[in-house]
Amino acid sequence: MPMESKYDHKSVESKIYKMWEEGGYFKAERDPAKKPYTIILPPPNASGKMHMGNVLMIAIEDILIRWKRMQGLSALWVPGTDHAGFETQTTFERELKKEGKSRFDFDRNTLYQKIWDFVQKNRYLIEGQIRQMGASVDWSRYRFTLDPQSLKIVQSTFEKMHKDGLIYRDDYVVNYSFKWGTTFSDAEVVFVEKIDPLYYIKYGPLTVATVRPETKWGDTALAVNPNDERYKKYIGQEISFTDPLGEQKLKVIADSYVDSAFGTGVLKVTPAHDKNDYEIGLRHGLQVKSVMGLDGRMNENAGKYKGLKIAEARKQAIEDLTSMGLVEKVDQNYTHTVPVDYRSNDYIEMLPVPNWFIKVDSLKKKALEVVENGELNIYPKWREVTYTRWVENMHDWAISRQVVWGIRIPAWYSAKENPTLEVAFLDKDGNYKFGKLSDFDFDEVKNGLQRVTAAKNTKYVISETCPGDDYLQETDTFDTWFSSGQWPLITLGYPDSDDFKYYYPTNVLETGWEIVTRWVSRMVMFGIYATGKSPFKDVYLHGMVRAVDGKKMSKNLGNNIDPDEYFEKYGVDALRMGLIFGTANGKDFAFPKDKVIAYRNFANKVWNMARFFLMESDTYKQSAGKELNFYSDEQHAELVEADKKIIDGLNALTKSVNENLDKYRFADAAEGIYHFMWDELASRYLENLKSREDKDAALAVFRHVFLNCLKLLHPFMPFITEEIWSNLPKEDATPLIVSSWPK
RNA sequence: GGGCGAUUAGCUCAGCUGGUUAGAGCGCUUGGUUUACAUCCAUGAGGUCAUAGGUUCGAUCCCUAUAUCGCCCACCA
Repeated sequence: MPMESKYDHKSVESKIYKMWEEGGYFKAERDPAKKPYTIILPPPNASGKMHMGNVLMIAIEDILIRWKRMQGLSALWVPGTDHAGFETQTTFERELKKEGKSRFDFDRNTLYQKIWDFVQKNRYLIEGQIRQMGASVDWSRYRFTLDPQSLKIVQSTFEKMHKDGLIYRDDYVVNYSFKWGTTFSDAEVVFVEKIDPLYYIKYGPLTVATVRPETKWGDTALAVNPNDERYKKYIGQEISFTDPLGEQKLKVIADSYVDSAFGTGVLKVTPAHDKNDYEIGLRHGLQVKSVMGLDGRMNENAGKYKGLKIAEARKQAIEDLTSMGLVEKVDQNYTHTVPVDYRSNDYIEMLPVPNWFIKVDSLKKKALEVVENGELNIYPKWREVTYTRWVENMHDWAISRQVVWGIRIPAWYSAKENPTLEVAFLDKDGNYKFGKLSDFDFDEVKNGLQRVTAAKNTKYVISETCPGDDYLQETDTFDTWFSSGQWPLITLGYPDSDDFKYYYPTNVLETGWEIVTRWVSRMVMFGIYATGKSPFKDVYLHGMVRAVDGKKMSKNLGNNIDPDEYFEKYGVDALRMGLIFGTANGKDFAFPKDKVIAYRNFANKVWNMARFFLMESDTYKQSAGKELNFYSDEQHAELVEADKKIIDGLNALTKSVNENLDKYRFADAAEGIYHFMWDELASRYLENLKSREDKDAALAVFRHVFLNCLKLLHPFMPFITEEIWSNLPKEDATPLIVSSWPK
């Protein structure tokens, strides 16, 4: 096929990808004679769309995989997508809203099925874009986090942990709506400004300002700032005082969270009903004491207020406190923000709700050890502290989420044994109801079930299948990171597949640094827990691609850059190379548009170098009446200075590309190839070649150097190099993707 | 408030272990109708390496302080 004077990426890219895929070149074969090289693609959201961060991620991983594949290793790159539990459910609910519906209009199973269909309908998008990018992933090993194989591994890990005593249930403070009888995620909670009375209430010698006097019986400490001179003498003391429920005692603790300038500088710590207080409680080992139940009424901890609704209890408490002279003053115009749910603007309470936890102490210890002893290396090195600090401070991990779209926790509650289970469901007429299980017909609840809330001491059975007729399954799902944390195990078929035995542990985990805490640390923990080995030897963290204005890309700022636009305008190769420029030191970087243009120009330059060679060798053939010879290393001694220089230059380049790739210095490797090909091979050698008498020698040397440059460049710019390769006469008939890497 | 990092040419950024005239791309100057390429070729200008101290024979690089900016986490009882 004749080469046009301009490189047209549009006509080349899809054709080349098809050739690769149909040729089976992405498929990795287990071969005991070869060394394995494995990368697991960090799974993008199955129903999402490619963003610049994904493009950079795929570009880097494809470079590594193509490089190792050409070096003769059994290079496996496993693709997959994530169900992205919460994010996807939120997206879906926005769709529902357009139809005037919400998740409360469907029972759990129906809602799950609807989201499943939604995701299936949309997943072609991201999969298509991975192909468009030229990613040489092994599609035959594709995984989705909700595939049956994935579920099986995730559930059995949970069972194993449960057997090992690493799983427990405890209350966790979440956003709870009494109006809906369910929890809301942080993202579903909106804050509205409200004016409420701020009561200054005496606690013995101290006074606390609060808008929530009814929660005072959930207080388990008073807190002051450690630097607050006024209260230094109370720190560590236990103070006694009287209130409407009688004699009380509370310890005074010091915590820098407390703002001395607010109110009196003394904070009542109510871990059960405030997120921050909960955190303080964790730091100081305070008891979590709830004063209200899931029914929206005060519980036994509220003494004589038991059974009252919250608003009533507050009114009553203030009356009682006032009559006892314990209200120092009231600020009637205190403006603050209160949480409400996004649907009905009804109050959200912070409430301890039973959740599932993992004990992390033993796991995190090992996750730190592998970094200390060099079994796991984090690049760039200065990011390591982000990992270690976070893991060191990790609390027990709440793995359950009150989200439908996810892997359901395989725990079952017997209705007979637990008649007080709290349930929410659609009755046979489609009406939303919630309350105690024993107040309803069991089958009706089971059929229309939306959620079950079991108190933390409720008896349960762990089982992947329903253990009996009267059982309801836990409605909580696993935190997305619980399943994606097992991604290396899932994708390679842990524990006994041949792939797993051959390819695990993987070589490098490449991802954006912003998820090193949430994701990388979890994979390390699960990997070591299941196999005793870190799931990867290296972690390479790339910087975030920011917008052209240097800010984070976001829909709100309207500074998003759509990769599609650049694929279209400059080609995949150019965009990949342009982004690689930002990886030089692992820092975040503004989208380097100029570099994309530079590499688009470079693509055209390389293209024309090939054209020039073809024309020259054609001319030679006609005048000499024979084909051009192939260069071989034995000729090296007889070469003229210019020839030796360019061949030595190629060898030096090969060495430096290898060294840079070994160190994950992609930008240096790319720039090296760019300058050698343009400045040395084109501007110097080619220009000089035009006036050479011994065209046969010069052209042979040129072809040798150029073909090897194409190989070096191929991992970076796979499409154009493959297309040029197919147009050049050469000894090696295999496609470039599976040709051998220069020595 | 806690953490991480940055400040180098007009712009976006390299500069890995302190050591010649501090580099690239884009942009800009001037010139170019050589059939590979104008997405090109040749040429030139442009930098007190944020500021102030310190360590050193020597600092863009190491240390301290200041200023400004960005990101992550937490955000007011």
